[in-house]
Amino acid sequence: MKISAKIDYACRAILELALHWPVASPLQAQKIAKRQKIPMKFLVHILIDLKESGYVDSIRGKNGGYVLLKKPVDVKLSDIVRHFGGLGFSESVPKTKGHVMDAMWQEVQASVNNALEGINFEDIRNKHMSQSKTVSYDI
Amino acid sequence: MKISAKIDYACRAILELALHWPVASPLQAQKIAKRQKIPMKFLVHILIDLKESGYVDSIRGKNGGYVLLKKPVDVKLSDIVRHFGGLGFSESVPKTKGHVMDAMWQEVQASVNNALEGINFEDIRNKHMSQSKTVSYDI
DNA sequence: ACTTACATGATTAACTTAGTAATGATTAAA
DNA sequence: TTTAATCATTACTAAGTTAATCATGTAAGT
Repeated sequence: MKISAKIDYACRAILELALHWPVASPLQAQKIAKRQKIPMKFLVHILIDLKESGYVDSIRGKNGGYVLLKKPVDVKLSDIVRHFGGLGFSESVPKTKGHVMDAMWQEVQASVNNALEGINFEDIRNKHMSQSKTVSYDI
Repeated sequence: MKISAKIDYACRAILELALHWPVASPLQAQKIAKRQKIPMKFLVHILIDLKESGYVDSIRGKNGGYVLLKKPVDVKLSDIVRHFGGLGFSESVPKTKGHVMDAMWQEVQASVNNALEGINFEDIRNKHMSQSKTVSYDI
């Protein structure tokens, strides 16, 4: 039971787009992949998922790439996690609705949601910038 | 990403033992399985795991079974979850230590831990008893 | 046209999960 | 002292999930 690579990669991709924001030019998947060390072929699928979520848009063709549609402060960790299927605490074992344990898992779930709601990508970007000295963009 | 059946079953087994507590006689795996609708063969493994955790002990032979070693109030949800490998938020993608996202997942992890610490099996037992009218024991 | 870049669906190897099966060991009771 | 109940241990397995890769298609700028 851990955060899936997919969710983690998705967040890193959003972070990368947030670092690039609000520059007018799109950021290519290739660059995101390289900077965040995400397998390129895998990233493509993730970016399409993110596009579906509405937080990201893509521009095809030469000079194409991806852009963040919202302000980083308006993208919460919970948004991304939820779009990738969430963390599903309350699901536990099927066919046992009403079991007291389900209520307990829901309590835990609620606190997770709360934590995820409280973190947005401006926070993440700021934290990232304060801890890494070597961010250089050649756009 | 959901609570595994194993963790959920483990908690239900503990709950069952907590409902039986502090009766002197042990409770048989068979009864736990039936009452909590846990596959018997699977439960056996779970009970052995729980024994390792030190919260439960077993008595072999005829009239054997399992007993809760601690007061329900002293068994926290976090204890059981941790013993079964935890929820592992902070693990995400390997070989990327120091990435800002790891710090974020750790924050989430902390809030989960906090929630799990705050729930003990006396609470769970009480909640269970208040919502189910039909608990009958024939010991 | 040609190149660059995103889009989409199929496929796959490795791993995890949720069990089952078979057999052994221990103890109480008849 | 045999028998039956009960826990212990190891091995196995089917199904599902994950983390990718591959092949091919579509769009757009030059």
